Amino acid sequence: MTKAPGQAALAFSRHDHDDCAEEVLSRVERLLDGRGLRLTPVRRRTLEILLEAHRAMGAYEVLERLAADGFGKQPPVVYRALDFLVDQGLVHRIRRLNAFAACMHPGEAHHPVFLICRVCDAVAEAPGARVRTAVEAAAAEVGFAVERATVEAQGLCPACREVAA
Amino acid sequence: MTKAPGQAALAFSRHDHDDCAEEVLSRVERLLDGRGLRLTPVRRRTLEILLEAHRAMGAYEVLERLAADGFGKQPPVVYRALDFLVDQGLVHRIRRLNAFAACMHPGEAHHPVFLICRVCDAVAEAPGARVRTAVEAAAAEVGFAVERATVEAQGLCPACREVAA
DNA sequence: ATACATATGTTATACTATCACATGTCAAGA
DNA sequence: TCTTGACATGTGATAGTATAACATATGTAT
Repeated sequence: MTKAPGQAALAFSRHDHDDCAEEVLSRVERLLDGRGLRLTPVRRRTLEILLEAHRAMGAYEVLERLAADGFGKQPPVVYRALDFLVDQGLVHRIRRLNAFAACMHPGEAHHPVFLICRVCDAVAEAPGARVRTAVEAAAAEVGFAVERATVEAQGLCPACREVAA
Repeated sequence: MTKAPGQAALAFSRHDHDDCAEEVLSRVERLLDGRGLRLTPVRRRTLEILLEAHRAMGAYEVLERLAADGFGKQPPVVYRALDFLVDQGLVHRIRRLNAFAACMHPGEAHHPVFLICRVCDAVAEAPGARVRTAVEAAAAEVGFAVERATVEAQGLCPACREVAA
């Protein structure tokens, strides 16, 4: 990849990152506990890193930080943690960027649509209930049963739109 | 990747592949001509390979065939051809599979939704006009301007559904 | 204590994609 | 015709992403 994710915030509007990070983290603990799953140290730290960064990060970038914190420094360490978190719906995978971002609404039924700015690489998560319905309808026509859907839009974020204009 | 794309047909229903391949190819020639662009030998052969296979293929798999046909055998050869074809809307990129598939409706305004079977890796292209509208609506709420959208659903194709049941 | 499932760590390697640079091709204009 | 410039193709090298395979630990329940 040429472009680094840069400042790429996970939302286009300002807000207190520390706040939402802590709140999400405590929510996640209750959530996993209820499912009988463990938020082990690596998993917890991985999620924290993504929450703190508050933007989409590449797996190797996350791995560097894990290693700096005393965890293993080989790719499987981070990929396993990420896979777990993605499976549990706590982290989203942004395929267009080969990157990962903490989910801001864990536990809530939500079908996120990712809005990726082609200029600044910022990523925002928008509610996609309607989109999901439409995808299911399209699939039903050919007898396909949707389990998960990835929806990623590429375009211009509000800030870059203004600069362009 | 563990699974090979296998038989993965580009549609769940049967039809004459040779027929649609030829028809698409001639349509593409007219289309590019109108845009003042050239369907050079590598590009043409790349598209043919995808049309003949009639399924999603990895770039290196396409490259092998190009090399066998006397074209260059280094990755840039196939990636350049694929990038060109994707830009022109003649080939779709399936991000979940890191694969490419010939578009079956070149030139027609269409916003495809890809239905990917998690069991057999078959990929079908479904019409997604409604989905696109919904994505644009969701984006508009935060002032984001959508240029392109990737919509990929993972689930069970009709055949694998039956086996599972 | 034992046995089992789960989790972590390691080395090695596979797979996907791009960079940088040389060469070739073709059409427009001097 | 010759030159020029844009586009296209070819190459070796390398960057970036992800998984396989196997060893070791840790936890829980018998």
